[in-house]
Amino acid sequence: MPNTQDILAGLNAAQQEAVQTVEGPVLVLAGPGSGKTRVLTHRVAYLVREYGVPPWQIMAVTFTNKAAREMKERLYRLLGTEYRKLTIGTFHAICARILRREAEAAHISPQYVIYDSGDQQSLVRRAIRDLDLDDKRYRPRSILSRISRAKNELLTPADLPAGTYREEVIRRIYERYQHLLAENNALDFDDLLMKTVQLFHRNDAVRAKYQRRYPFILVDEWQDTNMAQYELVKLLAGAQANLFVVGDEDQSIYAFRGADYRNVARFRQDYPQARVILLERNYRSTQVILDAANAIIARNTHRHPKRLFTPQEGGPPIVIREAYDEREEGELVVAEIRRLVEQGKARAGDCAVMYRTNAQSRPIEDAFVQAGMPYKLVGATRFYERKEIKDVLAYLRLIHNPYDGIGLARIINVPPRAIGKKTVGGLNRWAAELGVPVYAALQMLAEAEQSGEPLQHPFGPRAKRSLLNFAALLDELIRAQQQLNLLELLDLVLERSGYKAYIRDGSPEGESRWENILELRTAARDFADLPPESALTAFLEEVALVSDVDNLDETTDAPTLLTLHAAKGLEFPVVFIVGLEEELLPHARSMDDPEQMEEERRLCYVGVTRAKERLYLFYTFRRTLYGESAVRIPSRFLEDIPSHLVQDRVENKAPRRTPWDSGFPGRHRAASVPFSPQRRTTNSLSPQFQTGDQVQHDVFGRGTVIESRMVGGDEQVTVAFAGVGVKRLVASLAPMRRLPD
DNA sequence: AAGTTTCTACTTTTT
DNA sequence: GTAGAAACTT
Repeated sequence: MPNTQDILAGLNAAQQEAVQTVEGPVLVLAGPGSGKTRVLTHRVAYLVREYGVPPWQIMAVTFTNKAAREMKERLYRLLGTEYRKLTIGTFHAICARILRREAEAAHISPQYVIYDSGDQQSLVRRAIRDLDLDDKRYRPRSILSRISRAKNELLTPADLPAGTYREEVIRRIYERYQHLLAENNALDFDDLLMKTVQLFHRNDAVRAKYQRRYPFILVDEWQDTNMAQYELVKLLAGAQANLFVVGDEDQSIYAFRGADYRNVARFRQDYPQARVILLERNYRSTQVILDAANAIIARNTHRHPKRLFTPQEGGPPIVIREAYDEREEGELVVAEIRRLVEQGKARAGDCAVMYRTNAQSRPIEDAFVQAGMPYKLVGATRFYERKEIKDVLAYLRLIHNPYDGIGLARIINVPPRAIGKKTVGGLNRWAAELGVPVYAALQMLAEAEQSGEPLQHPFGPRAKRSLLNFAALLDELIRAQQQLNLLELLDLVLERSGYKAYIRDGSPEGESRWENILELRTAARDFADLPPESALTAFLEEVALVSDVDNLDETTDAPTLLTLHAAKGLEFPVVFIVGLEEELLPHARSMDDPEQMEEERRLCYVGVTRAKERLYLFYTFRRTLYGESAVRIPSRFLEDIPSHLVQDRVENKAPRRTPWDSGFPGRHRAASVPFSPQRRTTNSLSPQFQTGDQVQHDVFGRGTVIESRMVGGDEQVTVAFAGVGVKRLVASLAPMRRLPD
């Protein structure tokens, strides 16, 4: 086991100071790659080993499960199994646990379920409809973000301004929304924080209990905290305030979620006695990359100046390059990765491609697919957002808490069991009239049926039968919960609900959905040994609070594609940032607000500082966005990079194409177009297929061409395939040939 | 009740 | 261009 010497060994002076300043508030301003995780973990180890703090008195808070896991792993290496006594977790997970334990004092049911953003949106929509409002004037999305912002600032409906009619309406929707949450025994993400803060405010005994329990608190990514989180930490730290926070204003990129980098400055005001430690020495990137990063971020005004440095002078110059369009951009990325790998300069897995919006991944993926090169995609459709996963989880959620109306609405007719819109609407209205949750209404229906007592209800005999069957299914599953472990329960759900048969319809998509469910089953296996009731609670909590960036697979040697946001906290030897264009990075939505513009700049800074050795910055001459192709302007951020850091531009050899010869996409430089056996060369502007042609497709079989037209240089063919249906294909990509007449 | 067409909006998204 | 929801058919 490491002793004190080892704990401090290899740390620079600033890092050592941070580790050893044990008492009172400490603010560490840590630039990218400055070893902040190291400081955090070594400080914990130091507290335990050298300062004799019992591990269970230490709480370390992170934003992501991944960061929490990483911290645990490192602390296992430093402390051995003692690390288990530490409280390490995300804000949300820690709050969820406190609320479960203190449910009574917090005035909530210990059986509460956690609503994710999809559930939240359904609930807001319901609230808007309950109030007979027009959801075109009051868009659920924007209302939800207002509600969320309010909660992040610890504002209840009553605290909200109601100066205008619109504000008044939003306030009422918020009120109704909270009412619905309570009715469903549910908390949303924001509630986890807000209810905990309220609990600590209201209940001195509970607050004192947790203050005593955790005299040492450490918080990572301080610049990403919102009001509620700041307040929570302040309440937990109490007057003693052995509070250690690490952050970097320059890496604050979550303002849109309520994060407020000014919490860094606020900390200095609230704790004027705080020790402030600056970590500027960078252990990640070459000086070339750091100089570029410094130049980009220096233009932000709302920051404390900080200058990253490294003893590693020099490094390969930054490559800035223009592609003709998004398609060529993808090809250039793939070609360059291939070149680096072939020349032994990097492994494929060392490379990352970053972009501002998820929509940009498409053409990049296409390029990888055409080159036959594997890649890893982060984000996009997240595992727990997949329909089949949410459906199955809804069943489990209902078993746990049958009053969860959103879950019930989700699966009452999935798989189809003859309970249509009309019946569902009638059921909801009926339950509302009776003033009971939907599940209770179903039970009343079932009881009346059994006892033969008359009961006023709006259903026809068929609808009633369907509802009774569904109620019986639910009750069977709820009863089964006691005898079965989580795995058996899940299997029973899949069988008895008919979901398994419903999903496995023989189609390849069905199989892949089923595989996702099997993956969920694997996740459930970890909980199978726990006692049935707590297993379900724990499992649902875990899946509600886990995102799947957490499951980024690090073993496969393939490039990673991800948004700039998802890249935070990661590092790669080779980084490509694509789409460095005005209106994309910086994004069009941020153009007229200087605050948001600064955030765009920070986002760019975060991307650049992910690179260890090589950095490529790409933009296009023209790009198709929302189906509209337009000429682009290179990003203003590119102008901020001193030219001596940039490799001399290699001009495209092909003649500069002009925006108006749109039928001639710039992808004819043979070298950059990887050979693909199924690719048909389309260098003519004339279509290869015409209406009535008979074709043979490798997957869909024989078909007849219905229509063919040129769309931006691609031939788009609509074909009716026998027994398959009508498909729209791109002639140059589809494995399809014309049959002789 | 289920399938089909039309409308609409569209960053980022740690939990 | 496209996904998701609502409106409209069958």
